[in-house]
Amino acid sequence: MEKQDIPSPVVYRLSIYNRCLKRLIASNKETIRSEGLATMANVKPSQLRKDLSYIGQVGTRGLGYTVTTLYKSIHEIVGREQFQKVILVGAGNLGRALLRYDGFQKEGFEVMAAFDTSPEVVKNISLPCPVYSDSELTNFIEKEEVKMAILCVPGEHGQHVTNRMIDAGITGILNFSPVILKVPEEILVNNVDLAAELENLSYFINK
Amino acid sequence: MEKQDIPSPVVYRLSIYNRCLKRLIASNKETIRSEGLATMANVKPSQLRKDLSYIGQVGTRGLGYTVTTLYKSIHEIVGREQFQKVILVGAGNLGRALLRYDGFQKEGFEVMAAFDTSPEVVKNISLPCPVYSDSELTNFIEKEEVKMAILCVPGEHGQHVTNRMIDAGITGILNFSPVILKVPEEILVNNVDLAAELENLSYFINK
DNA sequence: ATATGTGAACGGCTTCACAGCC
DNA sequence: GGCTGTGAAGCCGTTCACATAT
Repeated sequence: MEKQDIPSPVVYRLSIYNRCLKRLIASNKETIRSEGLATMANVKPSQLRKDLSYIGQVGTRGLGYTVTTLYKSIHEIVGREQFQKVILVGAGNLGRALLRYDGFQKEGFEVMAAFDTSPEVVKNISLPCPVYSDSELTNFIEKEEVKMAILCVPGEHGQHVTNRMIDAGITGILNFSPVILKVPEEILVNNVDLAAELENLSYFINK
Repeated sequence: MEKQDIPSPVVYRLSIYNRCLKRLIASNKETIRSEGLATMANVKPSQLRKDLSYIGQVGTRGLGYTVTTLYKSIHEIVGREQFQKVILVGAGNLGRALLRYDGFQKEGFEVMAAFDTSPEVVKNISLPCPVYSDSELTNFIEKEEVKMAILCVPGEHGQHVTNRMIDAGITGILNFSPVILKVPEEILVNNVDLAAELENLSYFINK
């Protein structure tokens, strides 16, 4: 693939633009100007246009953007043709909540399986995917050639599980564990640090 | 308070440094050099020192940092003396998982109550705080003078609930709803966009 | 001698302003 | 005329390199 070199903040906003475009499609709006879409996404019109320029010439000067065309153009870059396989590791409270979260499915991800050291605990809980024993983790990753993992284990197990996953072929991790993971530079980790997020908020509102 | 003007990325990392320092305290390490702490936090030593310079002169040249002193210095800036009141709105799967998440408590936040349009659904579920009807939301915020809220309602309700919360006195929102919230500029919103986070990851690993 | 603290250089993202196209 | 697309300018955070302190 020849995409690449779109800055990370831009990729992030492209996801947001596409969610806005979905709403426009649902309400049968056919075209939109940069000002309108920028307002929906809470960004400046100039930023929206600059962001879109990374994916090429997608609008019509003097008119604006065709909603469906723009959606497809962004989807080609940020989206995936087929569902992308994802596994979730650590089926505690947070892990189970994420399993039930429908937003991943909506955006084209298939959470194939979850793994936990105590899979029997969730035996009687209805979940949208099977929960296997942690001991099957690496076999599964290798067999299914999964590349992405959502990590929700307690902090003290984060690094060890990560090492095993990377050995098995995982190259991208969405990390909810409150630890800094050490990984080779070709492996990508996106951290969602809930406590730090609240602390950040707290700092700035207590000016 | 005279703090302020510390850049947001720095505040974010200060939270991380303090989590590392906690571990050092637990293992009875008394001093640490910028190189060591930077390694733990996965940042460059120069960045660590620059970050710490925002809170003043906290190390000893030629020696390094005293672990407990540094911890306290950061805590004075980023932490809070007492527990800070927080409410959670939307006690669905994700909301309930966050209620059970102990990381907030550990970092000095007290989730006082949750609110949901159907509080009866969670009547028989054991949770660490009471769940009230959504109709009591604004009264509670006013009476308890809560300033921070964690928002986990479905996207379509996000904006309306937000408006009501702001009217009642909320000034900071940690938003897990997949919508862009429109708020006055004195109100702070930190977004945790789970789907966008996965899409971002997916984009960069499929180079 | 050694490690911090910091002004200066650097790099990357955002914003501007206008050229280009409908 | 109107709105997009984009080079240039501006801004902000990161990295460097060395002055400073012990």
